[in-house]
Amino acid sequence: MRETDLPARRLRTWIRLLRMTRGMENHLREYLRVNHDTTLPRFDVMAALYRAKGPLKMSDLSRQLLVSNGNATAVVERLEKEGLARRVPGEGDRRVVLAELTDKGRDVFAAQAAEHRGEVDRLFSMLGHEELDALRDILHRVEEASDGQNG
Amino acid sequence: MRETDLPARRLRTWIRLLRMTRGMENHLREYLRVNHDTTLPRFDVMAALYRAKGPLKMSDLSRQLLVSNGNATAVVERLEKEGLARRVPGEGDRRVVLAELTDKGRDVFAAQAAEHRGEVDRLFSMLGHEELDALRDILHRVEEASDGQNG
DNA sequence: GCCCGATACTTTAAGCTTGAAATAAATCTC
DNA sequence: GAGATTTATTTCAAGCTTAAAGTATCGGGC
Repeated sequence: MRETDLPARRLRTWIRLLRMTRGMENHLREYLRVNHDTTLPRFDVMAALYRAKGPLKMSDLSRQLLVSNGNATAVVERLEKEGLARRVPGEGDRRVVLAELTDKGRDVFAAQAAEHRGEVDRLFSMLGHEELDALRDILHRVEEASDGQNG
Repeated sequence: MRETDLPARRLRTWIRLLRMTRGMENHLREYLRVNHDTTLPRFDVMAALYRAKGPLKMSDLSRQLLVSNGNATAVVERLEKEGLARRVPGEGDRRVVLAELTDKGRDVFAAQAAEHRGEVDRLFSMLGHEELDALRDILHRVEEASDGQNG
């Protein structure tokens, strides 16, 4: 019978989901490495800074990416060394540090992002509006529930 | 209009999916750390060895977990140091190394897994059979397509 | 104005992860 | 059956990541 117990199905689904995202990440990591000589974490940080369209607090950066604060420091530091990002002290609050892309960083990222997007599109080419709708609903449910736990 | 172009939707979906799995992973990592003094990679390796119900080739281990071969070596080495796993030379082929859980490892993992499963069940408690069906279909599509690319 | 807890960030140590080089053994080809 | 190629694993260097400890600043209560 099809009605296996829910806990078992949930666990199996989680494992498969994790495997799928790991596979996609591996693919994208390889792609970025070969074609753009960069890494996934660097790309993620640059994406966050690019989207922000302006200086972003270090704490907001790590919160957005769901990584530790020390991690954000480390990756931004490396980007800074390569001239792709820059850190500036916050205006009012002297504890705050803001990060932003340099002009070079914006150019580099724009090129990477265009191809990255194409790659994601290719990897998800079998998903049409219908499947994306279903996924949107599922993600929405999960997010709502986890919001309820924290906030 | 609702019919945004597919590439954009696919990218946004991928980003949200990644965020969701990262959030879940962070939660489970914290859970394993606090309640079982272990880590996600150790847990994953032990899970693979547990499921195998017998010695597993190092190469099969890394292939299953989608991690590099060097990574599998490192994690198994740490488990070995803690008396949770063991490595034995392969029978026929003398290049092969097999990994398996010790009795202690099986006991420890069984306890961890039971609670881990409960935690996943809780995190996915908002997903019933209907949503799991939808996810199963979507994962199936993605896996089929990526199989076609490699194998 | 001073202490005290909270907040923003960095530093550090340990562990994780990768890609590439190294080692060793099997297999193929002649 | 010797030499070349492939396969299984480990080692290595560099980078990533976390949790915890450290530094500096802020803001409130007195």
